[in-house]
Amino acid sequence: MSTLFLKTLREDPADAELPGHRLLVRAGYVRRTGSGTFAWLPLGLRVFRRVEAVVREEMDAIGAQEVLLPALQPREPYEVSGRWTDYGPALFRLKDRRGSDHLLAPTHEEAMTLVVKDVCSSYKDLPLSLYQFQTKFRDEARPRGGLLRTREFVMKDSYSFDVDDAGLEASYARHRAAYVRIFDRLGLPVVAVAADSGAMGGSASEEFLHPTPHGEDTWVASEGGYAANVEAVTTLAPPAMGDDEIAALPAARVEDTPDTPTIESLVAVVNERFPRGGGAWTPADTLKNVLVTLAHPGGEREPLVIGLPGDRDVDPKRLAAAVAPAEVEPFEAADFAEHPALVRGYIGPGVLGSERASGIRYLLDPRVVAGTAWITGADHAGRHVIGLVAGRDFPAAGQEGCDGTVEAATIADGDPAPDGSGPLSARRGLEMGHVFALGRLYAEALGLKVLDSNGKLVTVTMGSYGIGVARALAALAESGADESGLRWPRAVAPADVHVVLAGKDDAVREAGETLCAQLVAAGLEVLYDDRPKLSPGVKFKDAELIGVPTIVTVGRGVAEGLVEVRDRSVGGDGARTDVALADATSHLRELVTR
RNA sequence: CGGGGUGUGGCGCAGCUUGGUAGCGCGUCCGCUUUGGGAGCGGAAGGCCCCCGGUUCGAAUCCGGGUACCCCGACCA
Repeated sequence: MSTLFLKTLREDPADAELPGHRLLVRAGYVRRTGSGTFAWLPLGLRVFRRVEAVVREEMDAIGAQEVLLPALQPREPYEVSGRWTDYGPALFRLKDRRGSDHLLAPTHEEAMTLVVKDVCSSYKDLPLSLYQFQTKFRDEARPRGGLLRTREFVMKDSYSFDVDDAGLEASYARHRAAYVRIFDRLGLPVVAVAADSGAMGGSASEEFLHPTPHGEDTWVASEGGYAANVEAVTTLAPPAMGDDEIAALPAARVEDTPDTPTIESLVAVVNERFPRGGGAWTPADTLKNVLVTLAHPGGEREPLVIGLPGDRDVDPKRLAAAVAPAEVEPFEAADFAEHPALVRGYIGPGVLGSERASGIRYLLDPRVVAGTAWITGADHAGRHVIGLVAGRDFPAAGQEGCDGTVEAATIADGDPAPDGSGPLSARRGLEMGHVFALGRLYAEALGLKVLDSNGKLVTVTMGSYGIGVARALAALAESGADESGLRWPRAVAPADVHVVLAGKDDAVREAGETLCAQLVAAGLEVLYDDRPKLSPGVKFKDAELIGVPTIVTVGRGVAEGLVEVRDRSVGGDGARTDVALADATSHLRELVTR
């Protein structure tokens, strides 16, 4: 360490918030160089390489082959796939000297598809899985959490290519299993949750979330084993009524309900003036119609109304996922002016829908099935309609005339899981990996076809699978850290053993040098603190900060032929043991390989 | 993109309200002492006070405009 490019900091950096990020900077693993960009220093890079190595081994183990594609990509393939516009402002675009458009790839579906198209022409070339560790560029609106969200980051991204759905299913399963092994080896707890496949239209998609309060994703789980990102949760709709039953329901009636622009005021007034037998009206009896504007990637703006039970709000993330790649923007006062059929605060299904007065697309929450009766706007100021029945008075979810359903309502703790496995509860998580059965979208767009065994051209079906290396490292730093510093799992620690030289005697130094030489000869990676003229306390503090799981102190014990071995591994007992210098190498080797 | 905050030696900060030419701690360098839990004493180096403009005899400090970074939110197949 006397020559290592390393400077530990005694104080926390001012620009770091999360404990793990602070420690990574303090311990000299990384330095921030700009917003969302980081320099990797020697210790950090060693951990980085070891995380990579684990991922690489598991990729190789499922037969995936490593390649490396350029980060710099021409516009055209991304134009063909639609992502040149769909990716929006997060895409780094640039021009070369001839003025032609390029991008710094945010992921490599297009590029990888084209490489395979270039090389493969027969079903005999498949199945095929390719992967790379490549720097991705995303011009994030706001980088955050140190290494958790950066604008430039290395991702292991792999892509599978198969002739048929069964092949894709098998490739997906292999990748999924590899991911489980990777996170297991890294010592990083994760849960696989159903993810939104959104605009990409893929069939299966799962995220590996590391449960942590710092996570940016919200996911829900049931006792019975259902787990999903909130964006992907589907609503358990009540059964629809038959036409006969619906016909027997009381007719809808319009009533005066002045000064009831909000759900709360409406419920209060209705309970006072129009009480019903069998319990008071609640917000869940109302149908709330929320107005938004969709900004489509092409620049087109479209008003949209979402109809959902009044006890729910629109969850911005769920809605965004549901309408992607369009972006959701507020519905402004000016927009009301353009749509006179809309009576602010009293909008109802009477005017909503692309075939009705407003002409505005009207998407319903899946709960609004045929036979459900609602209190909702009567499209006149100060009036609501009571007992408006879906499927009789307006098209119910899923019926002809309905513009469609949308999964945009908030998920509440206690909501039933869609598979009937019990009530849901919400948690936070950090996306560590994503496996995605893409299907034929990219292959179709870019013309990736092979001849099948009958000599017919078929479009290849694909999967894509990603793991962020630095994010995994950051999550490990976060989860392992204690009050005195970092603690790395052995699989990725920057060294196997940290040898601290505590003493100025020649005998101590000699013992330290000999021990290090033996450890290296035994195949261990050693971080050796031979810094002279430093008080022992500084070295001990630094060793704890750096977080190598085993710390060996060579100092005053040398006179009796002893060194102190200290355990600082995650889940370890923190024990300090005196070990005979003569046995130290074999003892440590056993400890490390165990 | 909305809201909040911060830019002062390498790092962490004070000074700004009330203008007078910059200070503390850590780190760094030299010397002596010290060496098992962030050592002591003495000496030293190191700053375009984010940038541009304005007010003023005089601006780190007041005013205007930029810009960078951090946090919350929006955003983020």
